Amino acid sequence: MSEILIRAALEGVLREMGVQEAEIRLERPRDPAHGDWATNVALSLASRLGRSPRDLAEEMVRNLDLAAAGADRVEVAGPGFLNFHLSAGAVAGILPHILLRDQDFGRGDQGGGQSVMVEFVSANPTGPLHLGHGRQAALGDAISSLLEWTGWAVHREFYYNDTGSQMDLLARSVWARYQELLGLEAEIPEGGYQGEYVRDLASRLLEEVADRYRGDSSPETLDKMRELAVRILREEQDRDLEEFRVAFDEYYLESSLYADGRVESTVQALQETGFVYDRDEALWLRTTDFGDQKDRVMVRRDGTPTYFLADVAYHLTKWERGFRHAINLHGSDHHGTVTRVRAGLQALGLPEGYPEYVLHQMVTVEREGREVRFSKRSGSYTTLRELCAEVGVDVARYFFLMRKPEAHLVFDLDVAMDQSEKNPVYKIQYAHARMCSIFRKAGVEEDDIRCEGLDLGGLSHPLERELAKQLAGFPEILERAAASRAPHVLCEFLEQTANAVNSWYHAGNPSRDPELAVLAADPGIRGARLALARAVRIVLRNGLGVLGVSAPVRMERSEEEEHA
RNA sequence: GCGCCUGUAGCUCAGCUGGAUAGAGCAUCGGCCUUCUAAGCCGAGGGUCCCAGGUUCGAGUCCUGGCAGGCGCGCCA
Repeated sequence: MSEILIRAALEGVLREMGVQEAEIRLERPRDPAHGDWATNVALSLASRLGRSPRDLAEEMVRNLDLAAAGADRVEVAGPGFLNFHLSAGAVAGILPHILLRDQDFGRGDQGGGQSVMVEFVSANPTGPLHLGHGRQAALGDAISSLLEWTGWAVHREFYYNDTGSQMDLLARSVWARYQELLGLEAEIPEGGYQGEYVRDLASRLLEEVADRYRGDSSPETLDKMRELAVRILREEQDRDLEEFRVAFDEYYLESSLYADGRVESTVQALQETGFVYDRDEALWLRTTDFGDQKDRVMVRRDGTPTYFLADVAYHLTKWERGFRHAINLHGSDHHGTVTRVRAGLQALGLPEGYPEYVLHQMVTVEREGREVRFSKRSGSYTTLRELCAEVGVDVARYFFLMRKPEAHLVFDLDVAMDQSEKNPVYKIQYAHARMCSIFRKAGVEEDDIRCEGLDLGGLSHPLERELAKQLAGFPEILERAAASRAPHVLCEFLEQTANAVNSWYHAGNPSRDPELAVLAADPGIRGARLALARAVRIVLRNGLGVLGVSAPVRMERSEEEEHA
């Protein structure tokens, strides 16, 4: 709002001074003494115009239309910055806009309605989801939402790697536990699955087929074991994801690529490109032509296709299904696949850099300063389900999102389980609930709070100005977070917003300064503050919604703490 | 050895396309509760931004070279 007015005023001044093209960058100074908005445009133009920055800045100030820019005053500072101090009315000018847009405040159209596929989780159906999957589920879903909020048509997809040696290991692990239940000696194969859930799968199998496969390790039996294990584990993963509030538009099965001949047609297409050669009886793709460190095998000596080939076939379907933009989320241990998959696709004529990757580091859990180890293959790992049971879905999702994806995540259980405002999730939710509480106390319906007829210029206290400015920055934050695929930017914003809200709210506590209470005696200021409170509620609710975190209208105090 | 990621306060981390005195939370210390819910509030201390060069009016941010940690380098997925 105010930013647009200032920009227009600056452009006007520069035009008068004969400067046609200038990139005007406005920023919000950290130091309040530097005003509400600042620009370095005089510094960046100085050398081009052969003048001193301060000189230039001073001339600009003399010619500037203050009122049109919504500013009370403009100062030249430091080496030649222009600092704009806005009028209270200009700062609060964002409020009518926020209230009008309501659920849609923050939405943008940067994507222009283009479609984009976001692939995430993509766990093998070989066990329950662990915390790495949880982080990826939270990230993928939040990035998808950010894209939706910035004008993209998002398709959320889960790729099931339901083929290959891991599946065989799973089947043989289940087989071993099944034989054990029948009192026979059997061992989990090397590198097999040791987890408790494998025993559960065996028990389920026993219920269904009794001892029909006693001592029988024929391929048909192992197929049966695999089938059952995959079915049950997929159901379990689906249920976990549903409870984690993540929904997919499509589940794509790796096995279907074999069934419908796509793997075969892809290898044929690649063979026509000239990037393919035979060596040691295997079929290779010259991925080094596209920056890979070494060439890759597509078809093994025994004639079976590699995972790599299926991966290329799979990503080709994304392009063929019309997705000109595709984002893949993977653990950073998969970064080796990035170049080779892109290489395969480039060989087929797809553009460089397709698909885009967001790689995230692993999660470790700490409790009382001690690391809690978990490892999928060893079988003693913390599952997403267990974590959610402990801290709740809201906290789990937020904690997974609050750090940038490429940084290792330490999940601090002590903070996560704290229900005070030390926990950032609760801090934000409290701020939201407080606004709702004020509406109840005031006896007004939220939707009836409007800006018409109010003097928003009454919101002149520094805490109110800060808060209104903070709220105004929400759309830009969403845009930035979406463009950089970085939900943590939004977390940071919401936490800052909650800080500003809570400072403002507490300043009006009767024990401190009742004059600053939202529900002040004066009807004019009371109305303006209610409008600000509603705007706060809108921004926090929309922001939490993007992250998939709930925005409660009241916070329930648990029994034990009630009596504490 | 090669490649990717990370290195900022005691701890966990922000820092947008290079901008003014590097920020937050936790922890520590000091002050404060019969509350628009004190599950909190106000304030203070705390930094060679891993190191060394370079580009720039200006570098935590960009470039080069190191150091440290994580991950990857299968005819596994």
